[in-house]
Amino acid sequence: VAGSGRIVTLEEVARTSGVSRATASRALNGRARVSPEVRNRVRIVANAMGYRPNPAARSLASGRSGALGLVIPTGHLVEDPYAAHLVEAVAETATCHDQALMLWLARVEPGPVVRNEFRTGLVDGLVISGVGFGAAWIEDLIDGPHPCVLIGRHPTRTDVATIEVDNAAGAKAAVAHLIETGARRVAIITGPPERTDNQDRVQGYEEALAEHGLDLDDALARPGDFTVESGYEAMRQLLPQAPDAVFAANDPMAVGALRAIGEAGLSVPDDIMVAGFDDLPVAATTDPPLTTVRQDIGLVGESAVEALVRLLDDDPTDPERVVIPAPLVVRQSTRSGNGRGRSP
Amino acid sequence: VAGSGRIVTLEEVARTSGVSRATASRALNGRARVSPEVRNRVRIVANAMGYRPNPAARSLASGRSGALGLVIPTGHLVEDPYAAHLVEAVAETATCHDQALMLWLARVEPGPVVRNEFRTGLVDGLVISGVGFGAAWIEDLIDGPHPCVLIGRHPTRTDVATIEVDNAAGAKAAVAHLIETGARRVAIITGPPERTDNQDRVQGYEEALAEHGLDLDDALARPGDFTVESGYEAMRQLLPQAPDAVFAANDPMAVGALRAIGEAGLSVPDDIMVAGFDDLPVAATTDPPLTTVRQDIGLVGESAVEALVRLLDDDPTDPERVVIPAPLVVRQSTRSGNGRGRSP
DNA sequence: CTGAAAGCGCTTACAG
DNA sequence: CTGAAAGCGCTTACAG
Repeated sequence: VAGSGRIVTLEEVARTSGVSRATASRALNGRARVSPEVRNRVRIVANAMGYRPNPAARSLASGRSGALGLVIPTGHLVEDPYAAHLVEAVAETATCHDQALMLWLARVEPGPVVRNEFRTGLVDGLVISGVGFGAAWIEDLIDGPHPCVLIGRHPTRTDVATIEVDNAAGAKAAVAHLIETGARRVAIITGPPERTDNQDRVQGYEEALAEHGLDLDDALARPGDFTVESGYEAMRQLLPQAPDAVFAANDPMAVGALRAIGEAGLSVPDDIMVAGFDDLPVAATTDPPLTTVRQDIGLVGESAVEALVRLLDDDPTDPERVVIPAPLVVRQSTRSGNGRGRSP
Repeated sequence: VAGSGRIVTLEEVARTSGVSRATASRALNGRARVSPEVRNRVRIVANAMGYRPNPAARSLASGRSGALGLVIPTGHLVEDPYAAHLVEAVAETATCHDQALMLWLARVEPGPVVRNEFRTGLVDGLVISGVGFGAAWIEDLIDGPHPCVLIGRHPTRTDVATIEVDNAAGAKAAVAHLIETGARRVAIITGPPERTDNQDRVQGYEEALAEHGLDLDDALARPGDFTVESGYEAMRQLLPQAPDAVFAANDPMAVGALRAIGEAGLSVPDDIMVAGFDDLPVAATTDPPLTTVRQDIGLVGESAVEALVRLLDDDPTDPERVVIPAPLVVRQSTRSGNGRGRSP
């Protein structure tokens, strides 16, 4: 069918079909009305000649490139299942909408060309992961001319479309479960303080305590940074405080906590209950399996792309805010039942 | 500095700077010679006005878009560390070269728009992972107008730049190690027959046997499909043949084999030695840790991008073929030493 | 070193 | 339904 070397332009297709460039364009794009015979003729000719529209030209003329951008300022796809999952979901959904995906995935700050492709032209709109909120070049992107959908709550902007998981409610449910299962000294390992997902989870923890008439105790809170190691360290420092349960603001830190507790010769859940947040694959395979809050990353990515596509088609009505529920998944790292267990 | 809403064009920058569009373009791009004063003036003006070149226009005029495409027809980044690692390496290297990355990652076959972006215009060149060799739309891409770099040996084309790991040599080294450590009945679990990486590993196995004067035995070969489950199944069928070692054509299948052997109450490496291929992170954490052949995926991705950038800059000299060495990593799933062990 | 001009390949009001 | 024309925003020989 198609030849390999030669690049065929719309002009040539039009001439061969005996119509104008305008008509050929319409016949191929199918938006405006063209007579059926002409439409058919042009399509057959285009096919036979191996015509491929030049995306740059189309983009320049129409203002739409057909590509979406995904920005995740992280370098580690392999060790970061969250990022890997998000990329996967966004890529798949974009393909389903016949949109190409421009991926910006790097610890390295990009050079002028790349930065510009994302700010202008090459991409019609952007999905920006919350990991990078605050970095100057990310904020610059949000201010740029393209529609954006943010993943996660932005610390300051409320005027941008956002998809976020219900971190506060999820954390609150997890901590409530710990308390209702008998815990009274519920410790927390927090994540990076500037991250809003962490902030909201901490807030959920505090609310659950308050609603159950328990006081906040600074001695029962230790900061981590969302890594396994930091969870391990934090737990070691918490052990002397004799908590009977600990809520880690994400799963990797919960894994670290589990290890620290095991090394101290204590048992989970009998001596200390542990709950995490994320429901990463690892949560099902720890020993004991981890009670945690599920974050449906696939749904987050899908929703983000869909919100963006809507933004691109209909003019920005008002910025959407989608909140994805975060259900508690109870496994063996906490006791089930309610209130049985160690009673005070 | 920059305003948000208005989009500034080169035309406006030129007018404000009191020069022609051509000169402004030269001043900004820095290729051709422009007087230092003019260059400075234009740059300052452009900056102050918040000018961002329109990539589509630039691409249309210059024929270069500044974006590379990566094609991996797989849907699973999370469960496929190989793909995740490759994406990571390619993304990072592209960013270092100030090239944007268009990612095509999907089981779903893409629609006409996306397919076209990859065939023409929006992307300057392509890195194509071997996973998809054979699929019509992939071959179509290779035939397209853009320079391509293939990852892995293509079954038929030898005229395209290729980065590949030395599968045959790696497999041969692994099997030789099994034999030299005392094995005489060395079984193999093969991968998907159409995949060239599998073919080359099988070839390495056969060569090692031949060089050590051992005969091929069909009863000692079982097909798998690169998944853990298939490795498990294959091993169960091999067990009655009483092999004293097994080479799995990738790590996941080796993991499956390990499990089957364990369930049969046999011990690794004492009863059966096991070797894999890939050196995925999991290889270091199996019980016992897995002897395997290391595939440096990071280097593969980096080399691919660099070969592509070279192809883009210098006109296609002749297609490069880079072969990345694949060293054997000996762990506890095989015995070390040479020839001690079970002697016949 | 600089400018006028042509052109990259398409889309889209505007007339008919 | 169709065509002639303008235009999208840039780059790049070609003259000077």
